Amino acid sequence: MRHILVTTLHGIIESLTENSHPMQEKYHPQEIEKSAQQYWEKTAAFTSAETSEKPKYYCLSMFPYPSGKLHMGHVRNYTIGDVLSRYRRMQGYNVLQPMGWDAFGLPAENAAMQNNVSPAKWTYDNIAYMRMQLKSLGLGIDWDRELATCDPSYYHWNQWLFLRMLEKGLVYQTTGTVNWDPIDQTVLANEQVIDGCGWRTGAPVEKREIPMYYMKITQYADELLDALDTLPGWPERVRTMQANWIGKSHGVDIVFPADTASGTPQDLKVFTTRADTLMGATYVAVAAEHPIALHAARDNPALHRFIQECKLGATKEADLATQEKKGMDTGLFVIHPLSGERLPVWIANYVLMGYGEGAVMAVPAHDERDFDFARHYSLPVKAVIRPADGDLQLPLTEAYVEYGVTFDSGEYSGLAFQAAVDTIAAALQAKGLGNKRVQYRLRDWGISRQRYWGCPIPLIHCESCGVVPVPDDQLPVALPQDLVPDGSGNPLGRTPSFYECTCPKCGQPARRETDTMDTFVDSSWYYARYTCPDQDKAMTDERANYWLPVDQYIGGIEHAILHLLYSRFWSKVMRDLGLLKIDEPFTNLLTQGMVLNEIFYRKAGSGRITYYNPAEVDIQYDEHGKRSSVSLFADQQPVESGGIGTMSKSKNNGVDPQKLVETYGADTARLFMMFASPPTQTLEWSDAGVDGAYRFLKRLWKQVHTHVEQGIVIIDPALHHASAELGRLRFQLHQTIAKVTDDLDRRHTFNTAIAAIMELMNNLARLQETDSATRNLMQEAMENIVLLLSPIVPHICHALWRELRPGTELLDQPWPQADASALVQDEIKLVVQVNGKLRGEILVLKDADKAAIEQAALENEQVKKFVEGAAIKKIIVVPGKLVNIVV
RNA sequence: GCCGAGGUGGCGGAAUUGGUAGACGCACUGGAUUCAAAAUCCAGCGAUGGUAACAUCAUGGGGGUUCGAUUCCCCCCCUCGGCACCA
Repeated sequence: MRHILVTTLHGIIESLTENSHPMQEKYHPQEIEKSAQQYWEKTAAFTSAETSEKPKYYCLSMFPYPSGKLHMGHVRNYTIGDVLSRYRRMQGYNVLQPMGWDAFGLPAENAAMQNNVSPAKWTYDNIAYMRMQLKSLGLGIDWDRELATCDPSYYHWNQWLFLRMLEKGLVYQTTGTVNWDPIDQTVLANEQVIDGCGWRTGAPVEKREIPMYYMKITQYADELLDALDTLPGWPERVRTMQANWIGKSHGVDIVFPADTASGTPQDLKVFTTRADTLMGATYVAVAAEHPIALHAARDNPALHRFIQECKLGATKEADLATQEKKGMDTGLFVIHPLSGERLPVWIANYVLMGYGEGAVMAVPAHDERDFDFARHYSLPVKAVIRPADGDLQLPLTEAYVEYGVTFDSGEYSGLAFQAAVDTIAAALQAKGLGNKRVQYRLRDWGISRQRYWGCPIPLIHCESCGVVPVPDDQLPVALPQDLVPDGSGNPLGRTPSFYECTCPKCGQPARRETDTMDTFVDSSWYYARYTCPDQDKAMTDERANYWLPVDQYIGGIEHAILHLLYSRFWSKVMRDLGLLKIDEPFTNLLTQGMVLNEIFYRKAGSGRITYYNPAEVDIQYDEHGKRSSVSLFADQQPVESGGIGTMSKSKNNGVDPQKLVETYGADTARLFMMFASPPTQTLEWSDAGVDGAYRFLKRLWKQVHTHVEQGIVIIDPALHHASAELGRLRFQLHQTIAKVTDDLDRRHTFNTAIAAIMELMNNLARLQETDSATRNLMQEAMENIVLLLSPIVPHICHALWRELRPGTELLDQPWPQADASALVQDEIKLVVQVNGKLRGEILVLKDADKAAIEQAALENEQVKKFVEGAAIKKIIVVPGKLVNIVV
């Protein structure tokens, strides 16, 4: 029966192959890739619909900012996504893999200034080029769903949701601190502040308070924190980072009453997580902008100067945290709420108005920062916490910050941390001077940007009606397309055709808001819009319920906090508005490691920095292989090395993959990138190894060619057990199928999957025989190797499959399954150690008992040399692994 | 400064749950093929000693737990990512 079937199949295959061309002997990636891509496009292979019976799988890679060209980080990111998408597709899932453009942002304005073109033109030109680049990589993307956030049909719904949030009280206005360039009279992004100075003017930057709109992400702080436990598909480290960022802490609000005799105008409120140390407070410190500070400075020129000095510099937390701690005594006092002692009020530059109450109680003995400050200004240090099991060495040489037991604290002495906090909080509450409170580190999200190339905030300012929302039927508030910024503020503010409008309430002339939204708003919900990009009546529709949540999200680790937290927040807001039915947008998250490259720059006299691409830099080495000079090819003048950092537009250290794709083909680029390292690992760029990837594909092609030339084979299971050698190879083949499946599915280690296939191919290449059993195995192995590699190098596999199984298409094939019967082994190898050192190997039956294994180990000649004459203390047998003889 | 990762041959990396350190690949060296080169194929390739068999050392540094540590614990050094207006 089987014989007849096989004969018939042979007949079919002969008739199919009769008219087809013989297989090309050499691997020509350009031809193959063009033809494969045309086939995918012609058959709409990656167009996705909601109608399938199959389970859905939504695989999303973070969309790129259209900076001009792809860089290697993009290739890495999108290849990972494509490997997983194609793998799931073969597993029988209905896969959605979309792509779009995070198209608003600062670089477009900078490019516009430099080249005198509008940000719109620059952006859309970049999108066109980068789309072409992405297509040349052969990604299985459903391009029908492409979107760009700078398109009014997209940002319409940013504005619409903003208004809903305003109605719900989730948006409010208050002041926020920005970097102000006093020369250009403009707000600077943190990135535009270099060493505390404006990047274009070199002028020292000042902090300035301006009105801004905020989204109440803190209202969701508890859910955002608690729901992290419902995300087992997220890396532990990302969940930890988010939890720390939200920073929920339990503490006590404490009021230090004003010492009116000293002139203190008001009581001082602070928050502390260490109320147990309250009896050790020796002073209080307030921010430079604190009302008490301003009051004290009114008739004190020195204090006034100090406050002005504190206003200089950038708003970056890293800068503030590392700057030299400076302070000044106000001469004012407050009253310690429990001891009644008078405590001096200091202004300190390390206390920030925007955080908590803008004031802290200082306990130098038990806080490092307070300790350093107290030392510097000779303020008293009073220790009140000692280790639970001993005494504190006094005087202190550094702050003792551990939780311990209170002492020297009057009636609050002898208490452990929690008891001390509880008792002190109760005492404060009894006096009306304190309450326990939960505090978050997380701050509300300021979304106002004084910039042109972003989504307009849909508000109108009317002299008589105040702030009036733009009515829904007037959305979207469209951004003019043709403005060119000049570096001095927002051009929207100089464009009457944009800002002149009438008040929707009273009909009087009014002024449109000219601030635009943070681009993180755009990227907070794009994943939902991909499910229904053509929907012009609503933000999302029922298709979102089919596809969401995203099953696999892939993107750089640099987004671990901000983007991923904002999009979690927005999805919860959308859920609460009835737009989505999900609690969390991304079920599984793969955080890709950064692709790093060296940074080269020159700093002009003005302080302005110009970055040069590594490709433009000539590096000379001396005879010891050490760097002797680094200069620009263009002018042979030296450039500075800025270390290594992530590939980015701003540092101009990206590597364009185009040359790689043109020279070797997309498959080589993809294979090389996946083989270089596991995807989560940081990768320092080097093209060493590209040749190896190309060589491997050439070998693969040749091996299939050699096999096919001798005639293709219909696999006959009866031939599987022809010889022990073939059995071993078949064991390896099916072991490889199992390993590659696990590596792609659970481990996401594509490098080891590729290595396993290489090992298998190396062994197969040693087969010289051409008997039917060998050719049978070769057919089975080649078919499976092509299937296993196809998610990673889809073009070559598409072509090879047509040779191995004429008349069928790779894309219709299921993912291979390891044959359990091929994986059965009678004997296993064990390693024998003596005192933990490898001394020999033994072969034992699969189910040998401990005694038999011990005996075999002791009889091993190599082992005997090390055991003889010594008393055996014990023998450890680790089943399936090793034997360790301890002497 | 704070939060989170990482550090293994000349290089990228492997070792999946505490169990053979260096899989796979690059580079390099030698050989085959070639008029020659490229390409390809074969072999070698952590360090030290040794002709070799082999032995010792070795996973950023120092200490510890264990029969056994790249893996777990403590301290230190370095690199990278994030720090709320780069995206």
